[in-house]
Amino acid sequence: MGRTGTAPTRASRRSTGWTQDPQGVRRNIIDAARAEFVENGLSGARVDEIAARTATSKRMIYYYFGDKEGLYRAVLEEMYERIRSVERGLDLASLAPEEAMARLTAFTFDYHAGNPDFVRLVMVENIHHARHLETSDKIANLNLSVLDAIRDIYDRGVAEGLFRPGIEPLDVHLTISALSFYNVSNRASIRQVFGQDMGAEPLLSRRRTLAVEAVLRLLKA
Amino acid sequence: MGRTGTAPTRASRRSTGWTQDPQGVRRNIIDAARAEFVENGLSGARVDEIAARTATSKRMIYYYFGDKEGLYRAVLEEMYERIRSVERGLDLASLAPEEAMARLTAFTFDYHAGNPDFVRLVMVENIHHARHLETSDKIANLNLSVLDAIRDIYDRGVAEGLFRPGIEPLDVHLTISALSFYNVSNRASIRQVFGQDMGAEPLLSRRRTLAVEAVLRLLKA
DNA sequence: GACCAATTGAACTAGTCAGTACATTTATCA
DNA sequence: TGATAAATGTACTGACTAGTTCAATTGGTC
Repeated sequence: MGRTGTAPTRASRRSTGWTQDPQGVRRNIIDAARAEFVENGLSGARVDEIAARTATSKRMIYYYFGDKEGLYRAVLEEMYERIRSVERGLDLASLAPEEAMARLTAFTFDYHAGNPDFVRLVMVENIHHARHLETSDKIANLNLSVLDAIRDIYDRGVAEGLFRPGIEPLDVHLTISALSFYNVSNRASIRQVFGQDMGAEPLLSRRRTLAVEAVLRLLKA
Repeated sequence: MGRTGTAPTRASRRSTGWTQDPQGVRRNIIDAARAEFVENGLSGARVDEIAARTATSKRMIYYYFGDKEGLYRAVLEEMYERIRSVERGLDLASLAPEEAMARLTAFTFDYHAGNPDFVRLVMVENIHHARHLETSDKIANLNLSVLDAIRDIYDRGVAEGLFRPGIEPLDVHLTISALSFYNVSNRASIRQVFGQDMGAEPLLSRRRTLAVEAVLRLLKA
């Protein structure tokens, strides 16, 4: 099987070289752990299985992350950090309100569709009542910035008479998220009950278009 | 703690009386199991814990359900059957299209909000790739009938010129479900990240209203 | 090249948990 | 009432699994 695609980051060490590359090992473990947690949840995941997916040993997992929950928390944080960096790529403030809202929705939809691992981890975390998000401060700021972006777009839209007033940014965000999340989170049961694969192409584009339309129509004056 | 509210169904036995009431025991076990599975997922649930929640013993669980998965499957089926019976209470065919669609959406929203156990079990099942739904034929028919109801309403709406044509019933259903499901399934992480409790009243009504509006506006010509 | 801290390997363990063995009770029916 | 089947209680076990022990190695520093 080989290692999970994480080339050791030789640079970014203290000052001199370092061939043992603990950062690479950490990273390698997190990647393996994410795969296992995504596949089997927190309780279902087996530390030995994670170790097997790794280029290193179980011993290292405990050395770097303390225990299973510590590893899980590290996986969660790494994932949220990744989103933050991707999200910065959007430049919504410079777009017309309608265009900006459409792009945000489409982006969110695509991100969910393209990263089912993220969706499944969030599901797992919610099953556990999000009690591992409690400890992480890294996460709160991130999502609040989404609300700021939405508020900016929405306020401009209202000012131009395009959007109707009186809607909360949080409601816009929840609507977008719901329409993006559900197809991915419930893909298995949808396939089982309706015989349709929401991850395959004809349906995917259709849902994407409808998601954007739903959000815009909900906001239009 | 006492038993979980399931009074033994004395009647409905073969022909004569029967004081041992195995039906009641079965039911009692299923109730206890649902609570445990909802709380901890399939892998996280402990059979001994389920037994402890029961008025009977672990021995009975294996006697009636074979193994842990068999019990889980029984809980799933019982839950879907319950929905089916509730769903029959709606009389949508006699309502005007717009009114019917609004009522269906509001009903679906309320059902999800009022039955978080259902939502969490569906999450659990999706984490496990819905592989336990495979065996159950009981479930397929049920949800397909929802599509029929939607198609009826939608077609009438299109015929009257109220709704725009070209939308699939499945898309309507997915939109309604997404907007109803997400608030409940992700309640914990939403509270953690935004500090808002989607289960509490001011927000709940707001989301309900917006869900209905979103669906209607999506369909309107 | 000796000393130190970071890093790693292999085997082990204590506890947990799904599932079982076996005996016993309860009701049915002839 | 006695034979038969359904239902149940107690105690146990074998496998699994998170986490550990203890020693060894590696690279850097002086």
